Amino acid sequence: MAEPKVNELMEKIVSLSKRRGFIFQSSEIYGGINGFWDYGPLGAELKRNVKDLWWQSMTREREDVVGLDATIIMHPKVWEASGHTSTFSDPMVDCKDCKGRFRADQIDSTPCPKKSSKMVTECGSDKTEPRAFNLMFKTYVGPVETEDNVAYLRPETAQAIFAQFKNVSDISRHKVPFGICQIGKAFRNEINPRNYTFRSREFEQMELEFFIKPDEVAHEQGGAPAEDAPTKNPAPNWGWKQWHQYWVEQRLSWYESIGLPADSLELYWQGDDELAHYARATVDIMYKFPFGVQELEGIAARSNYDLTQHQEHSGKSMEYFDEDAKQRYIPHVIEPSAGVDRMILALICNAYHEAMIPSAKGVPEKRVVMKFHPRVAPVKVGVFPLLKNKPELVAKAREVYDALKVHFACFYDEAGAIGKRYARQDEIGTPFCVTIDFDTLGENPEHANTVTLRDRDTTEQTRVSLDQLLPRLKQGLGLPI
RNA sequence: GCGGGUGUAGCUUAGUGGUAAAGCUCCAGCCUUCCAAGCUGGCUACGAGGGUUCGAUUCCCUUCACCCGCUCCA
Repeated sequence: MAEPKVNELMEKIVSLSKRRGFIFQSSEIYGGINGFWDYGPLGAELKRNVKDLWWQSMTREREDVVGLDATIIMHPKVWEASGHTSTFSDPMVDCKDCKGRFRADQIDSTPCPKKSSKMVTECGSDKTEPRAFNLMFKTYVGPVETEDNVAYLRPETAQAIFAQFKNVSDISRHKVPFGICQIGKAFRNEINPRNYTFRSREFEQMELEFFIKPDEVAHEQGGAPAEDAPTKNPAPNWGWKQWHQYWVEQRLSWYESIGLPADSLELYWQGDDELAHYARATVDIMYKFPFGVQELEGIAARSNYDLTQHQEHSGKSMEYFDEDAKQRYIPHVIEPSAGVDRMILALICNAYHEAMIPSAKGVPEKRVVMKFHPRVAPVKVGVFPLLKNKPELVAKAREVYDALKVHFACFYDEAGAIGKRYARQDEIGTPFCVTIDFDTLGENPEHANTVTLRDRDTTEQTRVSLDQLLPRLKQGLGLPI
């Protein structure tokens, strides 16, 4: 009976996401549109936090990675070079019996998967008319629709990085090995939307292309054999296997730093038969979603395929002159490529907790607590006056809120009973709540100018002096003080 | 893309060939000295289009969206 339970959990997560403003269906008032999703107020904060943390760790905290922000629409030749155009330009025929998809111009020479003695045309099954399949969203640049100005919405952000490799390496004064990273939207027309936001037609990627020396150059310069070299403390003369392993470990520890525990993740090494033709190795970082173990990020060792392709198609040299090795070569690349929306979904699933908590009357009630890691939580601090109808409490609470809101996302609330406000913050995953009470105002002189600081996960409250509030919160949120 | 299921307020459900009920949420007010208390009032729905009918949320058709399985995709 695992099936209904899984469904039930996802339905609760979907419902909460809508009710609290994490995720809405795109264009919902018109009935929605298949494969497109919007982020509401809290979702937008959550997503921004995740992207900021990725950008922070990928480039600002590293000397060997720089950023890029490229356009979604690029010259169509980019997609010829990458192989995205050619694969899907042929009309295809679907077989309704065996579910196979075949090139329309080859069905009389392709064996039927079910009756291998016969060709697809001869097997007698029901087939569709030949249809064009486009991997990419197609559009026209300029107001006139002609074949000359066809362009595509990018199906991945990676190609922009390869296309700008020359410019960036010329101006950034970085020596190979170095990387270029980018966050941005990508679009895929052929996929089947499924599992809430997990597979969407419009999605956001966070990609790094990390350019390294070809193995022979690295080893010539004293690089250790890949197999038994350490994968921490990067060295310029590492080969691709070391860099690949290094990035797998970097990425895993990053996931843990945003609150996805190690035991919720799995590594999947793609088999030789699954690898793309240009890839030497690909490791998928998988998360244990309620609907199955699914990929969050792929870390591929892509050889120098992409840059070589662009060199051929553009006629511009992609070679890099290595001062140390006194050699000219096209760099190889390691590509950690993550899906932002999948990560958001994983964080929401991971945060979702139900608990039976005794109410004010001592009756256990079902509560939902979103246990987001403080670094990603959409709201960091809730600020409340204990009572709404005491102006001096309200004024003081406003003062505290105004002082805190410039430091992190805060939420001021005075509606209803205090317990209800705590519960509301628990449900959106706010790690801390600050309550201004009569002691703050000096009712009990011993506690004057202190507030209660309530912890989401333990529900414990401690009295903190106003002087110490900001540093205490920063400490609790893992921010530099 | 194929097959199955579902569609009534923000959520969870009720109900009917004569345009709809409730609980929770939400909003306003009162009250409340720390965990969804109480009282009063309020907003909000039959996914969309067409057909049958005097009249459709209800019956029929189409479509859209979501969920499940396969396929696809990575």
